[in-house]
Amino acid sequence: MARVTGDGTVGKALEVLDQVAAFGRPVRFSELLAQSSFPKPTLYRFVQTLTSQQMLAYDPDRQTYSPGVRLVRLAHAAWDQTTLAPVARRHIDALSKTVGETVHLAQLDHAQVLYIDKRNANQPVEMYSQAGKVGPAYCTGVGKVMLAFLDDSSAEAVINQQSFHVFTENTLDTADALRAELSDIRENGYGFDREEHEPGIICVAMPILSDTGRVLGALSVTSTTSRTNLAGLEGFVPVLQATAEKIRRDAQSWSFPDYAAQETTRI
Amino acid sequence: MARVTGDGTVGKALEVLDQVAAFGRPVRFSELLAQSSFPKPTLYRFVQTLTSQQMLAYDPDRQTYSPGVRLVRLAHAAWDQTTLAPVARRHIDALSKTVGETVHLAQLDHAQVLYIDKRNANQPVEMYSQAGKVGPAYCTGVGKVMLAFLDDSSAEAVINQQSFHVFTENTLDTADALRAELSDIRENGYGFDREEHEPGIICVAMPILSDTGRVLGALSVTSTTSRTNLAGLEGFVPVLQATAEKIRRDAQSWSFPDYAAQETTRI
DNA sequence: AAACTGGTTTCATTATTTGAAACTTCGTTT
DNA sequence: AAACGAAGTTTCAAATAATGAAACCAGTTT
Repeated sequence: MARVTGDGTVGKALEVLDQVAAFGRPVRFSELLAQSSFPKPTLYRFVQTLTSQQMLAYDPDRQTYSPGVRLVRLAHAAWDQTTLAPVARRHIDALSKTVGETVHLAQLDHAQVLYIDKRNANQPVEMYSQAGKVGPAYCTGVGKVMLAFLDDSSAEAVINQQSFHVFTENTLDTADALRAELSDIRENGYGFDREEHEPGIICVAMPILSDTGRVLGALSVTSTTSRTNLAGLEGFVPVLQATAEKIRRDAQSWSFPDYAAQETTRI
Repeated sequence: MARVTGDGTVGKALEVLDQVAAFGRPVRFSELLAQSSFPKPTLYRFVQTLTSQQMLAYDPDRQTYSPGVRLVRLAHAAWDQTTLAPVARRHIDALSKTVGETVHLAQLDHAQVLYIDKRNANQPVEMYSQAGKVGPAYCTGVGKVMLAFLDDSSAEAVINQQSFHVFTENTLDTADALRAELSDIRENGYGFDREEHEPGIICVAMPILSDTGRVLGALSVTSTTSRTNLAGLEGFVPVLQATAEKIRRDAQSWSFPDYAAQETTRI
């Protein structure tokens, strides 16, 4: 629970922001205070500052705080510039059509998996409600393949931040078990989720690596044990591999346009 | 260009973050420095801090910074908790189906219009690439109706921050012209965009107000002069009104669930 | 009316931020 | 190969901002 914040005042303020976001609903000052490590006036000022900065929104009717709209604007820039989503989009569309199963695109954020995009085989794409969600790294397919191809020191840092909560009887629940699994994944080049996070849910996952070997993200095809099994999913490895390769190539050649400040234009 | 930051160290750091986002592409430290008001080491430390906090992402290959993935996660929470989007969703779907034209849902962010959601009549919904975009408040339908129903002091504050760039020959280019327009809108209860931002593009916009009269956001139906005219758009006022009313009601009764911390779950 | 709860302000102390200058790379020029 | 210069990084004393115990205020409850 205790987070090693660091990074001075800014880090502390962002910790407060995270805390508000983690509540998942508008939250009162006193609720925040109850689980905050900061004394009352300090927390108060952070909340004031963040609100004045539109990083938090204050509802005077209910006297509650929630994450602010400025984040939505900033995230637009992040999603569009920093994530693989815009590059990967059409490839994921194609992959999803080919395999007919749920496809995820994920990246690492801190020590967690951040889902960047998703295709639901049969239902139409839903919005934001998926992109932006986070999940554990040690018991998801995408999480494990990304860890496996991280450089050693980064990998260790991330492993040490995992909480190893046991979700199912297959969940890897120690750092050593995870390290062994990562080593296997490194050899194969891809990995599975063997109902480690949710019973009945399995997936194959493939890392997306840059030319220089840096982990850019990961792809996965998810299904259920009632529809298929690990061997069945393994059949998707070639197409997954091809898709990851296409994304890698596009990400590489993605030379960013040279125009300066964009005008605000009608969307 | 000069921004009244205030709010101490945190405000300054966020100003840097905005600056990076505004570039619209990965940016080098020196580029940032060139247009920054901060001296080199100060800017350097902010960038370091923000990067370490994953609010910025550093690409070591290209030596560039861009908005970080943590923003995507935070924005997910913001979009889901603070904006009207989740509440308005089904109503917007219905509206879009009824009118067969492009529908926008927007809120105010600082002195700008932030587009929260969008329906494109014929094409399927695209993602983030729309939600999160910003536009000017003084020459868009949604912007003007929101300003019109703001309390006087807030409205003045926002008006004074408008840049009054002339986009078309119809653009309202002075604060007084805008004030007069806002007064008209207040009387009618809704407003138009008369090709004020882009030639050929017109819209009707309707504010979404809370019980207590606070501005929650705005809705608009957009079309082109080749397909219809202002009188034609005015025909959508009843259905727009009804939709705004439904959203208002749902937003009001939206009593947030009482569960505490959400587990991270598979999406 | 007294006690309480939740939120806000004060102010002396403490710790952090600040930025001119100096330094280190590293790629380019003489 | 030495000198240069541009881009990025570190130092350190002075200036500034953050801190939090305590006090305060405004509604509510006892």
